[in-house]
Amino acid sequence: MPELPEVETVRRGLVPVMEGHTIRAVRLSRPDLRFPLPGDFAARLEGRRVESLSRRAKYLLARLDSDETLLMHLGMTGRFTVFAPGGRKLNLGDFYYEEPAQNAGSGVHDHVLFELDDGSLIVYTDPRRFGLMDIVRNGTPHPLLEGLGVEPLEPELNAEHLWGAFRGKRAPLKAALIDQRLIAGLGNIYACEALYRARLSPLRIASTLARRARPEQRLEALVEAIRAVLSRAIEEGGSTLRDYARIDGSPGGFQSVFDVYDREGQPCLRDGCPGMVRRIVQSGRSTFYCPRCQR
DNA sequence: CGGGACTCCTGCCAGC
DNA sequence: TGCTGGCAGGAGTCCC
Repeated sequence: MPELPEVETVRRGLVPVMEGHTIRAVRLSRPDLRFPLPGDFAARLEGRRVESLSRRAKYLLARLDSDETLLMHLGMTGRFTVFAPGGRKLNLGDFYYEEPAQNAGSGVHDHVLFELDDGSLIVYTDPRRFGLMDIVRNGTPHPLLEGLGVEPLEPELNAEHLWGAFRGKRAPLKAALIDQRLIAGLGNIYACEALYRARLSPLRIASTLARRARPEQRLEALVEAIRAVLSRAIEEGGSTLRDYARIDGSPGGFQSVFDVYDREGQPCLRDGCPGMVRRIVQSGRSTFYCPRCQR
């Protein structure tokens, strides 16, 4: 599943297809994804125009002209495929959609299909079904969005914020970074990458970076690392790992885009560091790091 | 309350 | 070649 950069890549691909268009029809292959879909899911979307498509953390938010918002999360294996009107090839920015549309939505794991007013088909496919969709009335707080922390690419993520978030935190740094209540959008891969870049051990107790009265340099370095890692990944159009691909189906970026993730047993890439990348398990998830240069 | 384990689900791949 | 166990980008829920 996509982390923030992959979700942002999907959003950018869907914007020219969805924004300003009216949803003509919605087809569901089943009544639920991770959670049950609203019983009137299709009815509340059909005939509605998509005013804008935005992102909050790893959620996509399609604002409708009905004063409601369609909320979508891709979970681990969710993806969208777009089929151009009449099977024609369509060039939308960097994205090409050229698959024949006759089979759209008929795959075993195609769960939701949106048909737009220009004939475009958008298919949501999700083998593991950890993704979710919901419709919320604008202005009504949604339980899934309410507790989310700061957007890592916005100015609200800074050393002060981390200092406050880490103060008194007994959890290891890695766990703190993927805690969506503190920073919203970092996942397993980019948390590893950011810690590597900042030379911080994933095992370090978060509060040890918030002991002094003022945020120290290492927190600045961590903020810089998070930003750099995420923005680079967005520039590259999201990373490819197993089943994730760009919205047009072409692989996003190149395989060796990671400095530590999935590099167990390989040499540390830092100049002059003789360390080897190690894999450990933290709260049930893989962490990759260099024990030599990450402290 | 904070933090970690468990859980949902399917596909894939290494190893036997 | 075929089966089995482990692992996978998320995150809500439960339990201590």
